Amino acid sequence: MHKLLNTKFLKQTPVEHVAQKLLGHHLVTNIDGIKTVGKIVELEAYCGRRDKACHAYFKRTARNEVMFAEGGVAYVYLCYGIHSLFNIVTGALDEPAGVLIRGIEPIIGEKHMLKRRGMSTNTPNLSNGPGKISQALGITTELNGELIGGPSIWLEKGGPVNDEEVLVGKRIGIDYAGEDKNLPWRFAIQSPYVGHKKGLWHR
DNA sequence: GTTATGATTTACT
DNA sequence: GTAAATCATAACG
Repeated sequence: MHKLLNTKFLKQTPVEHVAQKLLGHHLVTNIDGIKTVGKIVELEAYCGRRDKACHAYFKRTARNEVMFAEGGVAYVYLCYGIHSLFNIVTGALDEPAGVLIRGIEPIIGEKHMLKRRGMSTNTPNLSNGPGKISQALGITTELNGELIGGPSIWLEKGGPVNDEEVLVGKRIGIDYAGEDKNLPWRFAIQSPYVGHKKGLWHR
């Protein structure tokens, strides 16, 4: 229990394989002296080389720079100016790939998550979206490039997940990616914190 | 219950 | 100038 996931795990390829294995593990943040833990229940894989949906597909920019780093660092990206999206970089150096965390289940520090989100009751609304989990866990762009396994953020080994529990779906909101938008690189496990439309998921 | 639209920062296909 | 890996809100059935 409470076994840390080593960063070698994150350097494996392909990214969609790592992504699937990350399901069920625990994401831990320790920010401002507050420790919060959430179980990863929904995520998407991005691979810059073959995936047009990835920001790093075409060109390396200051914004994407972190994604070219070695697997095991955090890539925090401000989306639409108000939402911090949290990604885990995977793969080798100069191999842009990452996993976007889309949903978690609160495990420890639920009260703090509620407070950060300005909520009083725990509903799936707490952490069923990428921007929300960042806010709930206290993740900001200041964590961009931070080593996962460092003092502020790390992963702990969670319970095993049966393959039968893993849901697969298409990614959304990336119409510009052309054919790649149909890649089944979105993974989740059954949880009230995975909502969205019916029919999207399949096993 | 669902579907449509605005907000707001960053980068450039 | 346009588009984006989103969320909250409003309107509808």
